[in-house]
Amino acid sequence: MARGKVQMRRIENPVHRQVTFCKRRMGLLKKAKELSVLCDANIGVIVASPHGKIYDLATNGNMQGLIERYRRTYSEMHGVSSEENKTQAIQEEVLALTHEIDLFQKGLRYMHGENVINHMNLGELQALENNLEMWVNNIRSKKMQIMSKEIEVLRYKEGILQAANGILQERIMEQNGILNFSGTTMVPQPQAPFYLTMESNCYF
Amino acid sequence: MARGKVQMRRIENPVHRQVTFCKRRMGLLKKAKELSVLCDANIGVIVASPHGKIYDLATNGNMQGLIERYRRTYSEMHGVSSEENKTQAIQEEVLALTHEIDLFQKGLRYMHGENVINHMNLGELQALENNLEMWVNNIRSKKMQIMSKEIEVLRYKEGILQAANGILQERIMEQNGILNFSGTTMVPQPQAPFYLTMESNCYF
DNA sequence: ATCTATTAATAAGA
DNA sequence: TTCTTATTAATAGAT
Repeated sequence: MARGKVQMRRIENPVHRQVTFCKRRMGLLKKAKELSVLCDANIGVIVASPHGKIYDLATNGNMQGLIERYRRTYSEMHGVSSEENKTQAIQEEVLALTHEIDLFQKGLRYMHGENVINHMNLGELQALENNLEMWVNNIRSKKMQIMSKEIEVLRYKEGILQAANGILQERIMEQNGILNFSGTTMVPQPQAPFYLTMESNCYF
Repeated sequence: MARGKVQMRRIENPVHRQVTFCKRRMGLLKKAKELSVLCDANIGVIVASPHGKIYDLATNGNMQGLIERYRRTYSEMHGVSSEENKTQAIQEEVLALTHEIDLFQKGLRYMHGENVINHMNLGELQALENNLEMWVNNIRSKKMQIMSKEIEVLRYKEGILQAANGILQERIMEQNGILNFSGTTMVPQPQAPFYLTMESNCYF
């Protein structure tokens, strides 16, 4: 909501993400408090950061009570008792986590170039291709960066060498002058200075 | 936040209060979703209206899991171990899985993110780029394979349709012949058969 | 619900 | 983290 609108997807830059997390978390909790005060509602917010840190707010200072209330409503909806519900919830969590791990393992296998490809459909392949393409592009821009720096250094060296070159030319001229005066045969001279550098190539 | 700022206290007018409750509740949940998406956080919100109605949001679709996580943190903070022995084993499993996921996440982020790239030299980057390029090519050829099969099927269908088309054309000719013999006006005929197919596009 | 004049939130940059 | 400021987003009040 400021200085350019933001796309609704995960912020890739970790610093930006952290800053935004901090700001928006505060904003969210503020909004929750306001709603609670203005409308006399009881609100609980639990925020789990990707690093596993938990932030929470319970407007009446009693999250447990609110959670119980939530559970009761939830149970009524599903006709399940609180206790079963809880065990079931944990088991579901285990299942979900297991699936998540499966995904990661699949992902890591991609990384090592195994033959997962053969079991993917067109859409998955397209998505994977796009990701890899992005990755390749990142690498290319990194390479560009490194090469640019290298080129800078080389240009600098080129300058120094050209200067040295000039000085050497002058000395040779001087020496020739002396030799000519002494009447010996003239040593053939190159028509151009000895350029120690060459045209820069285009790397990209 | 609009047409005059609002005092931070309970709205006395019940109608206004209800309207504001509805609007701000939506706003709060929207903000929660945004924070979740932007910052990769897991968020749960429980809103209890003064009339006892419960509204909730769990950005990962699993409030129970989030609540468990909250409880775990809460217990650790307060040194309270009130959890039932019954579920202890499962909870430990959850913890172990969570740690495992953390590891995978770190691994994948490491592979994907800027971290690795920034500490690689030009040669390593080149090698990585080549690998990825190969990978992308594999994916592309796999896609090609899939698409080729699709095209084969479509060609087959095209053949059938063309045959059917031919038969239909003949029938129309026959009918026209009959009509012409009976001396009625000639029905204008298209100069070419009704081709039911079109040129194949290049997919690649 | 829908419409806007305003206020609030916040992205980007220090 | 915290501040500032240019912009976008949320929403109070009216319809």
